[in-house]
Amino acid sequence: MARYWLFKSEPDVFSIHDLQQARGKRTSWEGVRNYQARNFLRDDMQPGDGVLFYHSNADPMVIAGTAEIVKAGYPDHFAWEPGHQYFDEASTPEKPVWYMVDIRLTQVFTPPITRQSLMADPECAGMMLLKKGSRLSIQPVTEQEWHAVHRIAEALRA
DNA sequence: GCCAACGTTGGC
DNA sequence: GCCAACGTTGGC
Repeated sequence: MARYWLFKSEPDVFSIHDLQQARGKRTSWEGVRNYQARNFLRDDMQPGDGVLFYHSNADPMVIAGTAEIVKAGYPDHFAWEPGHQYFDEASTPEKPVWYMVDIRLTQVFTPPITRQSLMADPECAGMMLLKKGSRLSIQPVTEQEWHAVHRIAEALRA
């Protein structure tokens, strides 16, 4: 049973267009350093799960498209590289602390879906993303929300 | 640029 | 184990 997720990314750092241009339209999703998000990566994500790709800290902030999990959680080896921005001495190959997954682009929404569009939709208005102070960079999305987002994307399609 | 929310750190 | 201080996130 596939699950659904939302991944936040600052487009100045890595946008959906960067994913589109990546080899095989694939990328690894390393650098998550929050335990709640780590648990989702490590324990819950399976190949085939859907991902809403969200642009945070941007103008405008949007759900830019979708991706899918193509590799389930595995240790984030960047945590073992001294000097790397994601280095964490607490994590070792023997006892990894942090995990990552691989994703592949599925669809770019044109136009992307703004927060205002989400708020205006009764099925999306309750999304964790829209809650005040919702900082979690990886969030679960309900099946209902997943389908509602696709309906909005289709309705807006240029 | 502001600031609320929230996670982490570290003294006790 | 508590909690104040601090740093970061991220919407506005």
